[in-house]
Amino acid sequence: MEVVYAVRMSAAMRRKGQAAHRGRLDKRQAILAAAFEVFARRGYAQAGVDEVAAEAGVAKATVYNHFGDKETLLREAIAASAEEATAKNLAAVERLVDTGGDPRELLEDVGFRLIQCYCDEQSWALRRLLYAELAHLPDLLEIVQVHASARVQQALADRLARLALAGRLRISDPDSAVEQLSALLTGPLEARAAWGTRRLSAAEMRQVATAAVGTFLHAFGSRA
Amino acid sequence: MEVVYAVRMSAAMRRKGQAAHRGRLDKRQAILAAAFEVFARRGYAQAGVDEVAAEAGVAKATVYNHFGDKETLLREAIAASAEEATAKNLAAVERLVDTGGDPRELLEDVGFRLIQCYCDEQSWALRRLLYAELAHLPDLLEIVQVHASARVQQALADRLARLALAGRLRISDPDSAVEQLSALLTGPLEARAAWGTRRLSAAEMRQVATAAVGTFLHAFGSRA
DNA sequence: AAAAAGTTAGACTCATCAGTCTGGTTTGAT
DNA sequence: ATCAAACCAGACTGATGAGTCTAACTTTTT
Repeated sequence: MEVVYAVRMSAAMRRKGQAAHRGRLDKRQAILAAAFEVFARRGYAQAGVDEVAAEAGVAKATVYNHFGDKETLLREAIAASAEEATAKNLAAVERLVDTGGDPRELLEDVGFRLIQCYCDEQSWALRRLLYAELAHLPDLLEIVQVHASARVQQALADRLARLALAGRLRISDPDSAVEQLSALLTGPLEARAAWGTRRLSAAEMRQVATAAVGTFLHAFGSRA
Repeated sequence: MEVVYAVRMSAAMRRKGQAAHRGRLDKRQAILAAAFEVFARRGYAQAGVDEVAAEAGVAKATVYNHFGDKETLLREAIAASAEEATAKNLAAVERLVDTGGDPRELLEDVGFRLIQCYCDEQSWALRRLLYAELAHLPDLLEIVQVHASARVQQALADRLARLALAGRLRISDPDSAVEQLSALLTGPLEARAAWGTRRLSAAEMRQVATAAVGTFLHAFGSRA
């Protein structure tokens, strides 16, 4: 069986600028996935490391070999999940390019996709975990904010700026416009999805997207 | 020392339609306040009942006499805090009356007050607690949503409807308008206040309020 | 083939903490 | 004045769970 070790490849990996880890990579990833799952389901304090190990199909000692302690495990699990979520968000934002069509349709499409990301089960779980342990581990916020949401906001602002430059929108401050747009997109979801405990239909997500874009275009549309 | 007992006044209180509780009311309230404080500071699982008792200046047995177990204590503490927060929010909404002046100024004033409520330390703590224990105790959400935020939204929708009827706003669906307005007011706060870990200046709150009302009036102002 | 690192199952330690109990004191009702 | 309920301090129980350890087994390196 072909197995990749991280530590033994550390020289090669460091050359690529990647961090070196202890243990086998496949185990590491299984543990991270299981940890996020269990922490999300039961909460950090209620979750047992034994439980995580069982769900990952791994011995408890292996978990400790990889991550040292429970808190580190939480951090890494959250960071990994945030990275995943960010990738999906960025993919949605990348569709925001001026193809000459109606900017309303374009924004509604991208808005809908962003809402889908936001309403992903894992995405809700991530925010819940983050919120829950914020008082406890304040540095978590910085990791996620700098490493995830700020990047998405930045990308979105860039795209809006280009649309504005092309005369499709009337925006003076792209950052402020993004702030308003994402508030309009995500704000209504909190209550409607009952903070992640209720599933939204695609129709309802579309409805939120069109309402958000409608209001946004009243304020920032070029024919406003 | 004059002390009010709930149980001994149960006949009188039932006549007034109020729930009867075990134990002395002053102790009960001290415990609730301390419990919220401690739960907010350390998280539900990390908080010890001994700690709550100490902070309330009360024996542990008294806590159990009043609330039976830790989970009930959390529920009641959250409910009490939500009730408090709701009262403040409703007071802000009540200022939304058409006095003949500029509706923009009016909305900005009320928006600013709502933002102040939202940014209150206790308010952030309440949302954190709620978010944290949501997976664990899903019924909490219903309590707070029905008993608190829905009431505020309802009141706000009523006021907006009156302004629309008076021709100061152009609103077809007040509920949808409230959804958008509160998204615009609160959405930007999450990131700016770093989910309650950073204090906002009054100036920054004002800025968010004017931006929100600006966008809102583009969409729903009578001269839009 | 031997060494080195990783993994495994499960036993084990040790601290923490919810909830109970006891025995005695304070407080308000009657 | 008397009684019952509420209170107190503090000891106690029992469960839970983080982190360690051992001894055998597997995989990769050399």
